[in-house]
Amino acid sequence: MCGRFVQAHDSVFYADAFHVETIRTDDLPVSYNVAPTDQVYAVAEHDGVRILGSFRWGLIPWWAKDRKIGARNINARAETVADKPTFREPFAKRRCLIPADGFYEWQRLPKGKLPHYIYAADRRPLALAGLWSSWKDPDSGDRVLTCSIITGEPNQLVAGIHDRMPVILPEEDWSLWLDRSVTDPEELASLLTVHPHDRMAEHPVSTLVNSVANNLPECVQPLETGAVEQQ
DNA sequence: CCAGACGTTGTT
DNA sequence: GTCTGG
DNA sequence: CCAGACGTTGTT
DNA sequence: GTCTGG
Repeated sequence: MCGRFVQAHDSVFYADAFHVETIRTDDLPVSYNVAPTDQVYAVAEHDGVRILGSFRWGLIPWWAKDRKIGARNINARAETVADKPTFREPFAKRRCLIPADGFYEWQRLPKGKLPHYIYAADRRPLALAGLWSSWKDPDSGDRVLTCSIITGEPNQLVAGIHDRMPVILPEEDWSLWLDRSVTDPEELASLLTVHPHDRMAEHPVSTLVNSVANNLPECVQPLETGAVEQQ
């Protein structure tokens, strides 16, 4: 799945990488350990214009009575996203790209869990397929923008680590994915295929990343050779 | 009809 | 709001 | 995803 | 075990 990832650049960097025309958010704190309920950058389209905004990670459907439901919706399965009540409308009408320098997956080993950092070999940000929603807090009246990351089968690189991974969209699919006039579920589902692995890389990292309190560059550093055995 | 869920992952 | 279960 | 709590009453 | 918070 995708329960932690990295957004360690500023808004201008992601705006450039995703050909965004309008930045509609302040800069967020740099994060090497983005966790559910954190504010994250995401790219969406409004009136045909590509916009970089800030969204709370964990989709809250517009009809929800309180924000707690969001924590359960950090991911949406590619296999069922078109049918589930929570995700069907966002899938048809409110898709986004969530920039990620890389993401973490935990590998289960006999002696415990070993986190891995997975990223593009050229270190450019990945485009994670996402959905967004706008929810009005009935207490404060505030509008809260939220998002979810779509997960699918792992590619060959990730398969040895975990049985799920975020769906990564190649640049040639970005426009169609963000186009709000496209609502055909079958056409959209055809984009959620396994991403090739030949231009991606991964390495084990310290269990420092396990705690959301640890937000440091060390989270993405390769584990020292030999230290793997101690994990 | 009304009531209650609406989600994913992992673990056992 | 919309679907499922009873 | 992992970590950490998991409870109530009354009093300050 | 299961839920909540981050």
